[in-house]
Amino acid sequence: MARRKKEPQNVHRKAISTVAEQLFMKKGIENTSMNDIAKESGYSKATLYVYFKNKEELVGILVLESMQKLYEYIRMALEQSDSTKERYREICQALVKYQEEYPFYFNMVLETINIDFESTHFLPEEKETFLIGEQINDLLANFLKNGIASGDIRSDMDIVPTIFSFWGMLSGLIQIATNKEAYIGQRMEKSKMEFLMYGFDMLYDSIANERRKV
Amino acid sequence: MARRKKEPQNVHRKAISTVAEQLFMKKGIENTSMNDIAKESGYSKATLYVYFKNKEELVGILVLESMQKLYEYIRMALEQSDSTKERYREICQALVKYQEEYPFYFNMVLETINIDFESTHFLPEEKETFLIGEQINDLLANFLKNGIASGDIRSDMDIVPTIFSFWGMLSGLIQIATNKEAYIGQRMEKSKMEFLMYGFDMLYDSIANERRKV
Amino acid sequence: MARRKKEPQNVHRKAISTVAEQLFMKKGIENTSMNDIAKESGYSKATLYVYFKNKEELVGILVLESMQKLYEYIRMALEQSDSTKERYREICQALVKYQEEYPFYFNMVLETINIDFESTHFLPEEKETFLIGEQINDLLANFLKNGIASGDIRSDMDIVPTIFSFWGMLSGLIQIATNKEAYIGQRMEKSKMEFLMYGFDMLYDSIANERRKV
Amino acid sequence: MARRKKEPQNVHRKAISTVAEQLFMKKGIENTSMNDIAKESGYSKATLYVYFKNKEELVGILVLESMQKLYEYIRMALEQSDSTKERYREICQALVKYQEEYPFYFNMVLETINIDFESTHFLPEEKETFLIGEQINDLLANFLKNGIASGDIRSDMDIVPTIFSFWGMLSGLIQIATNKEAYIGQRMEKSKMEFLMYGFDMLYDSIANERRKV
DNA sequence: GATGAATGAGGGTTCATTCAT
DNA sequence: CATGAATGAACCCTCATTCAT
Repeated sequence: MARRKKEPQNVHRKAISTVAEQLFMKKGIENTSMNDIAKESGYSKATLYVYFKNKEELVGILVLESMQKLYEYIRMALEQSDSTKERYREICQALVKYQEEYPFYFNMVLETINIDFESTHFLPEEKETFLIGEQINDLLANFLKNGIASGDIRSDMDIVPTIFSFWGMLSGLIQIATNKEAYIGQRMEKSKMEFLMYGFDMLYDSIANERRKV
Repeated sequence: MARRKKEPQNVHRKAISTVAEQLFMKKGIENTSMNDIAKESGYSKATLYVYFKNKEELVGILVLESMQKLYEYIRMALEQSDSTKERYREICQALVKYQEEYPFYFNMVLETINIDFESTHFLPEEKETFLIGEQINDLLANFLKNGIASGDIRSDMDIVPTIFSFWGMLSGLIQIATNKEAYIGQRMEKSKMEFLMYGFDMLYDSIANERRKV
Repeated sequence: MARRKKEPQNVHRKAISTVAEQLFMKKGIENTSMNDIAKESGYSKATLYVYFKNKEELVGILVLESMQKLYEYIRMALEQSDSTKERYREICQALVKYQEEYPFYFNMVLETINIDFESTHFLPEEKETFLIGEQINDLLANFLKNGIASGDIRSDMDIVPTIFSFWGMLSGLIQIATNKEAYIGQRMEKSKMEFLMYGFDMLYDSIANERRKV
Repeated sequence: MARRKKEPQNVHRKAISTVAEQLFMKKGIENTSMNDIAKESGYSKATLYVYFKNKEELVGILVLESMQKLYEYIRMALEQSDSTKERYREICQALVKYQEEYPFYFNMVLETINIDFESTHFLPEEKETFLIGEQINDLLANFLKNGIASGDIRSDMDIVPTIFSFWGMLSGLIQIATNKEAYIGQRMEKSKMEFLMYGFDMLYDSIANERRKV
């Protein structure tokens, strides 16, 4: 490899993380080695470590970036409409879009990242990731509160547990829809999207004041 | 008599898989090496490969066994009561119990195992696993049908998509409850179980004919 | 490399450690990589780890073996004669022989190996090495006691500090003689051995009851 | 005036070597990377190589400096008193002080640096280091000669071999005292310093005309 | 003169797997 | 049938050093 032109740090970081992103997507995080990333990006392995402290940091930053995107997606989703139901659907779409773009982080967000409140041992990115998560929660909390205020959503909902339940349920739904897409197509003659819409609506019924007409 | 000769085979397979099970539980699948299993089981590493084609097969069989247990748990859950709501709750408890006993397979069942209907490349255990999965689906289908018949569950539910939605949502809920237990305790002053009950009930509302009194 | 014949464990351990020994000798411990040892011994790198837990263990065992040899050398030295002065000289010769055979461990024995009495973190070989060290000390203690009893050695010597002083001084002397051999030859027209004899005798005078005749 | 331009050179060299010094002290030479030195000194890694050919040269210069300090220590030690025994003790103290201040070079001085009179391949610093070494030897030679002249030291001592023996023995003694401090404390209930005094006095007896009273 | 950028070479270690016996 | 012995391929990471600017 010829020596590279003087370009800002960020250019290289971006170049590397983009490649890593793609490889993680294609083969999974665990199955992507720093070697792979080096080869694919055209940098030497050692250079990777110039721009990222270690693999963990590289992953951490990618997760953070994905969360920031997710925040944007959800924020924009909420601006799309004033109808509670519409906004709910937009949120769901945002999640679907997010999981399609960042399949691996989607899992991580729910599985791995655990802010250990006792420990002070988290990386800066982990802290930021956590903060973005909180902001997303705030977005959803506002959505629920507005829905309740407008009479669309049941007033007996407990905001925080509801948000967490949503997180878990929606992501679980999207996960199954993605992983079992073929099976779903066969067994119920529904596209992934159709199945998801069914599930999303079903979940909405659990919080809506007014039931769908049957 | 001729069959007797084959019996030791199974004895050894069982012995090995039991040890593997325990190790997977304790340290995770990825972090358990064939070496570990060999040492702990008292067999030589090479012998492991006499009884199992490779690590994948070993894992596959364990997943299958776990699915069989899950089938049993759900079957028993349904016998526990005649009330639809009660039976629903028992099913949820069965899932919780399953995830506590087999945390690693719980994820795999939803994520990894993908019956590829086009491919002919699946292992026998994968096929069996798939079949057990179908039987579990049948159990749930019956539960739904009975609920509809008794008027407890909305008659406009589409059985198969509903089952799949349940699978996804319930497992997503349990996953988040497990992974974020500490955070949940802090943020909403609920135990894992209390949070789960909240979520389970919330989901039930989406299929119940009669809403909970608010 | 063709697969090897079935030979007892010890044969392989010996084969590997012998090669390691030679390489450590030639290039120093730090500058000898497991790769080097693998290549030179004809085993694969992975095989090294079948026979030794890690590099540290390999080194530890080599040090232990060298100490055992040193013990033998000193034990035999003491049997060589009844004269205190003769025995002293034989001990010195034993040390010289040892340092010629195991130059690197010679340093380690004095520098690195530190039994930390507080910690319980030492390898079995470290403990054994320590015990052999104690036995060597016992040998030397007896030598001193006998010398005092026979009136050859000053009765006001404090046994343990004297032994340690000897260890330090003799090894320091041998070290300088070895490292500066060329310089010594130039500057004082003495061979390494002649210089050592001079130093050994000088030290003996510090403990002898009777001074050398001048 | 022309010379002024060269001054900054030395300023930078000093700045870098000072930092290196501290790091070597804290973590050892091998465990201090050029990166560490760059970061700590505020210079870029590449700049280090502007001022020093390589790590070896950097180390070499530090060794030289330490030798210069040692020379000073010994020179001052000799001015401290007129009594031979007193002066001997002061020299010993100087060595102890030196090893405490430059533990890593202490070993190197005796082990590594080998002036190869055949080869012409030594660095300028190595030559200088060698010359300083000679000056130290001269200091010690004078000390011995004065001692002999005053009748305190045996007249049959061969100056040069004695000096070298001293070097080896004293450094070996200090080394063992340092490395085995804990063990010495346990085994003989002496502090490092007490043990050293015992050893120093013992060695003095080998050259003194008059024995200590027993 | 100073450095940002880059890297080749290598470090120790682990693992699933194979095969002759 | 059971296994001792062996390994290729990878893993993440570090380091002293170089060179165009």
